[in-house]
Amino acid sequence: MKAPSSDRPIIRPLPAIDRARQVTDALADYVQSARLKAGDRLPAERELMSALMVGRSTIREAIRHFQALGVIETRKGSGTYLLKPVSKATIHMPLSLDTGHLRDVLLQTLEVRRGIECEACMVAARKRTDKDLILIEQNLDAMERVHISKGTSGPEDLAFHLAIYDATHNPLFRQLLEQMRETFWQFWEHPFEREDFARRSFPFHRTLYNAIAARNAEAAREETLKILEVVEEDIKEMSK
Amino acid sequence: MKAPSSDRPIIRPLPAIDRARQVTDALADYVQSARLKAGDRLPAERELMSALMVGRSTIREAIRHFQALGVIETRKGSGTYLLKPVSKATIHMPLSLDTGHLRDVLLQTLEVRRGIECEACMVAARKRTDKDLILIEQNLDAMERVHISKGTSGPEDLAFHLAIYDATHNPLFRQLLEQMRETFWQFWEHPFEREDFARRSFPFHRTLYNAIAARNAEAAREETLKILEVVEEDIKEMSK
DNA sequence: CCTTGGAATTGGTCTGACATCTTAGCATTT
DNA sequence: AAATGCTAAGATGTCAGACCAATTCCAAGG
Repeated sequence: MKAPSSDRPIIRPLPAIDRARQVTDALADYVQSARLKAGDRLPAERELMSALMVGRSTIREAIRHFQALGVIETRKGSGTYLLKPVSKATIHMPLSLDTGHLRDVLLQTLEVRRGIECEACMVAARKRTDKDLILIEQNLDAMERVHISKGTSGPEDLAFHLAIYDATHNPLFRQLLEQMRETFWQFWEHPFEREDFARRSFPFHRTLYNAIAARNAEAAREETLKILEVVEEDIKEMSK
Repeated sequence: MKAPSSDRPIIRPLPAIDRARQVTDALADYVQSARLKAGDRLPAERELMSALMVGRSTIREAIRHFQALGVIETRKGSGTYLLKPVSKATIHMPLSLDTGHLRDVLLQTLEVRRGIECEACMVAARKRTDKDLILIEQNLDAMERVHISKGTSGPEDLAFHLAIYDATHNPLFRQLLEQMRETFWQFWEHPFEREDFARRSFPFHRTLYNAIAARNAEAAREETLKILEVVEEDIKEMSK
């Protein structure tokens, strides 16, 4: 039986479910309501402390939470900065991948990329608007110009593919592939820097564009496979 | 204020010697050296504190780090438990996905699954060993038995597909799809529970098995597409 | 105008204390 | 002997205060 215990207030300070969850939600909520964009600085820990009425350690652990998720970045003496805008509706899907030898990692990620990138190009071929197509062509032209003048085309190659991902009108493709590229940059970006790669993969980018322009999903898949085959050759060459 | 930074470089210089990084590495190192398995309990915070010779707040923030990455789980009053074994060689790839309406999330994740699952089944068809095939068939048989007796086959359906992913001999496929399933369970698991789904997708599982048994990658892709088409129907039906 | 120094700000860490929850062990009762 | 109830130890959760280290800002001085 529960007599109205007078020693404890009726309204408890919400110990029901993890306070940590509340704080992380509050932080995401603040980012959303304050319209913070990537690069913006968050309030100082001591400000958030008094604003949310929690201890500093709680704030710091919430910051560590988003830091681990790659959403924010802390700079000692300067502040904490937003890398990607978040809100309470943001879903976080952390992947933990056990890696073996370098060659295995490269080939395994390549297999996954084959699945995702081919599908992205197929969807882009089906769903692209005329506006998307123009953007893709602009990036392709820029890529070809740089390739002719400098021999390599790292950033322009990336921009071209990103334009295709955006043409899918499915943000997941871009977020997935961009994050994969960033995570495995140390591994798979090197082949892209080889002038060899740009030269050999060069013709397939134009044909890929043509396939997307013609709304030919199967052809888009074929051309993407050819590009990734060049990548595979480089990986096997590099780690021999 | 400060001038808006033009754009963040792809790779940014790591803060010289981050103590936090050292502690998280040390924690991952301990998990590896102690041969901890999923479900095992980690030493208490105060033990780790003195073992690693750092303050408790530092330990807690490192724990929060791995907690955000879904690697460990803390139970108040009990301890911190390992969900997935990690080591210093474990690569963490956190994805932050901005979700819109439920229907969009479902269809967008389905497009990505189409890419990954089709590729996984194709790779499985090419790389599967006889031992893999036996495992797949066992899971298929179990699934059919349960389907006939109970009408639904949620866990068994999952086990069947996991067996296929393992047959790729590429751990990334299983880790990716398992994590996606876990993250979006609240959204996409419901269609799987419909007896309707089990009935309509039933025949394609046997044909998918046959394609993998025949090492016919293209056929495996076709059958996977058929299964996902049933899923798509359910999604559109559910959110109408 | 530019440089330079110091003060203010901010994240990083440690210590200590208390609250709350879980668990295991002991004592009691059945 | 088995089931039950209670207490105490141990664990995480949280707060507070202090200090360190790095950065930033601004005013004094060249």
